[in-house]
Amino acid sequence: MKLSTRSRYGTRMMLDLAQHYDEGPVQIGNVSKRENISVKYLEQLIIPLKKANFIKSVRGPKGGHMLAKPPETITVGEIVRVLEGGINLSSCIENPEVCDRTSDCLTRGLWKEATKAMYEKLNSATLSKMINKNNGA
Amino acid sequence: MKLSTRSRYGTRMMLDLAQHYDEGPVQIGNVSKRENISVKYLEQLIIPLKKANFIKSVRGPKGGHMLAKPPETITVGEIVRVLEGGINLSSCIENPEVCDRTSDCLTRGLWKEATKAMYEKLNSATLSKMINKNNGA
DNA sequence: TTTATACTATAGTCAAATGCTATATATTAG
DNA sequence: CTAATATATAGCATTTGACTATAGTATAAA
Repeated sequence: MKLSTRSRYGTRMMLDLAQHYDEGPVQIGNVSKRENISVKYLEQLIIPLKKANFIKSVRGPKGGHMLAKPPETITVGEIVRVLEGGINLSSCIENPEVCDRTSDCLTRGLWKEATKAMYEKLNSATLSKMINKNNGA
Repeated sequence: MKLSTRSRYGTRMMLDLAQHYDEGPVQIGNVSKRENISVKYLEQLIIPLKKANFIKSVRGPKGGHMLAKPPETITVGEIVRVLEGGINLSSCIENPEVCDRTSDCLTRGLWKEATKAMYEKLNSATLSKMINKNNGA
């Protein structure tokens, strides 16, 4: 029921990158210092985020990472979906064959609805909204 | 992000008990057979559900378990909350002192909102609604 | 072309949580 | 009493999560 640290740290990194958008590549070491997350762990999170086209990287000296597209086009829901693996409260939703018996079907629809409600919230939060909300407060 | 089997099996047991409400104590062995969940595992789930006053038990021959109150007064949200331990997507919500750094606070509010959306769905589902939905379909 | 700086890939470790089982004890209808 | 049932405590095996280590490969400033 808890989000993994992957999702939470990954979201923090993406917000950090969003806050330095337009400043050119950001070194992973700087993100690490600011967010207090190990470099090696961040490196692992970057891989799937690059594959999903949320981050692009520049190699060599003065290289680093940056958002692959504007902060207002990336939602936390998307980030969590990438980093969390599955997105459902119960695996019987994606793989119906896991179900074995009677009252199982009584509950499946509800798990699905609850999952949806949660993701709608996360999908409505873009990186830029998240940052602005903080600035305003 | 996934619900534990505790929550899912526990909900199935509660639905099973709800379906046999008014029939007197139900033996755990019968629930086990119908739901295909081990007796020993069900016994573990019963303990917190009794403490939360959702189940009452009768010892001795002809003993068993039954809902402590009518199915329309028990929600799946309550069951999950009891069996899942915490109810939040991130532990920094219940224990703010876990937070260490800057952009953490950018995300906390969102985890809270998403948690709330999910639980509102689960809270709206009473055991009797769950059963009737199935009968109607 | 050297080499600092950065990214990439793979595997290993350690602890905690999960899911489940076993054994022994208490209660009570008949 | 005794057999059927619940309760309590303890244990274990596997998986998952959260990192960490090692050994690279690529780029580009100088």
